[in-house]
Amino acid sequence: MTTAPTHRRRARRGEGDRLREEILDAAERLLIERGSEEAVSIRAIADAVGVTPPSIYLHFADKDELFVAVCEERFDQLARLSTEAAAGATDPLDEIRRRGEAYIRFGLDNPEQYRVLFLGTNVNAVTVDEMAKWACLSDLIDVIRRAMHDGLITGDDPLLVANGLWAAVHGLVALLINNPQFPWGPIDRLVDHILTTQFAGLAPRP
Amino acid sequence: MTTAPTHRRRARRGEGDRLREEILDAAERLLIERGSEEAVSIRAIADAVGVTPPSIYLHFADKDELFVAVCEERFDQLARLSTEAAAGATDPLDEIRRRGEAYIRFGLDNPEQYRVLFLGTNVNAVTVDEMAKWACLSDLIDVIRRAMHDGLITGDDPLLVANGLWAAVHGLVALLINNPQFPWGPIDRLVDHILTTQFAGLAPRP
DNA sequence: TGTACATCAGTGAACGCGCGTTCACTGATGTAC
DNA sequence: TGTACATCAGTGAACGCGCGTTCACTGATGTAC
Repeated sequence: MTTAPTHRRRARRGEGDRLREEILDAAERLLIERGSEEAVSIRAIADAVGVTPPSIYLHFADKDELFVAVCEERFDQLARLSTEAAAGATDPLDEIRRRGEAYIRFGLDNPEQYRVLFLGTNVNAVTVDEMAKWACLSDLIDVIRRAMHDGLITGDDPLLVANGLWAAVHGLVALLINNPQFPWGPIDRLVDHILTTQFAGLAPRP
Repeated sequence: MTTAPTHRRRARRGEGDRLREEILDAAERLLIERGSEEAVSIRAIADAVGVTPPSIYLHFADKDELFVAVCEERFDQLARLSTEAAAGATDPLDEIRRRGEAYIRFGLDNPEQYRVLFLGTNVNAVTVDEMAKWACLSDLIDVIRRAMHDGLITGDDPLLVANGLWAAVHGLVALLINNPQFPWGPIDRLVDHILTTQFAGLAPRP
């Protein structure tokens, strides 16, 4: 039940990267279909691209390297979305909410990639630093610090608050992804409830 | 590098369940060691118990059934812990906090089992109803309803609040389990921050 | 413009491996007399 | 108490499979003259 082998016309001299891109696309598509890295074989990827398995090794040292590349593309996208969302913000709290919403949307729009990025055993040698960068954690900490400075958020430990926010949005995405059949009610309402509760809980007591 | 095959003395007539228990224990131990169901083979389990692979099939129809049994034992434990935690509560808010703490503690004490129960693709045919039961969701909804009735929590939708709480504690456990090397700071402080923020956010505005 | 040659993207066949599962069996344990 | 027999927990060998990866190769593309 794999995709019919495509056209496949041998790449010209300079076009070595074309197959590389096709392999990455196919790997990601199969990952979504099958739900786990182990369930996607080199052979299946080669098949989907319309090429023989050894060709994969012309572009990636091994299977691990291939999936690291797949993840990196998605991590970059997440970072981009968060930054874009922040751009239109009117104040620190608004920026935090926008980043949170963008994060949740990314997860719900790319459930299988999210699973690989944040729910798997990170066998894939994605380092802590890379992950923090991709989740835009330092940007988040910055804006929380500003919000604290402006008296919009209580406390004096931006990292603690950032971790709490991350836990909340990550938990929501993780639950929704893994249990879509659960009676969650309208997703938008749940997203709003979670972020609103966070902000209310972080606001200075009058 | 598997555990040395043990003693193994053939079970007496009535003792058929002895091997069954040993298999479940070994399966769980290997699951913790290896980090995923796929990485634990029937052969490895048999080896750890000191028995040949076909013996497994005397007690379980197939590999799936075996791991469902492993999960069920842990799910039961989680339900028990939550109920026990609730027993000493002085008021609804206290009960919610105790249940939340028990849930987080369970996750951190049993990270690999938690991963299998709540972070895997539930191929294992654990139904929504079973999972809700095991997470003590209906008990949680009940106590939230009481808290609302007593004016301790705002809003009129206990399920919405329960889902938000679940997302927060699940997110924390999931992040801590998957990224233990991350600079989380003292765990207790983080747990307290997350629950306190939730309660502050859910409290009626004065 | 035409031919001989170099390059290198992609192939075909095979490797060794570990897997879940089946199946005919063995032999210690327990029972009937 | 002693013997013949039934039971059934556990075995040994094998099945077919799909996997990641290697390796010597082919033949279309591009280049030098």
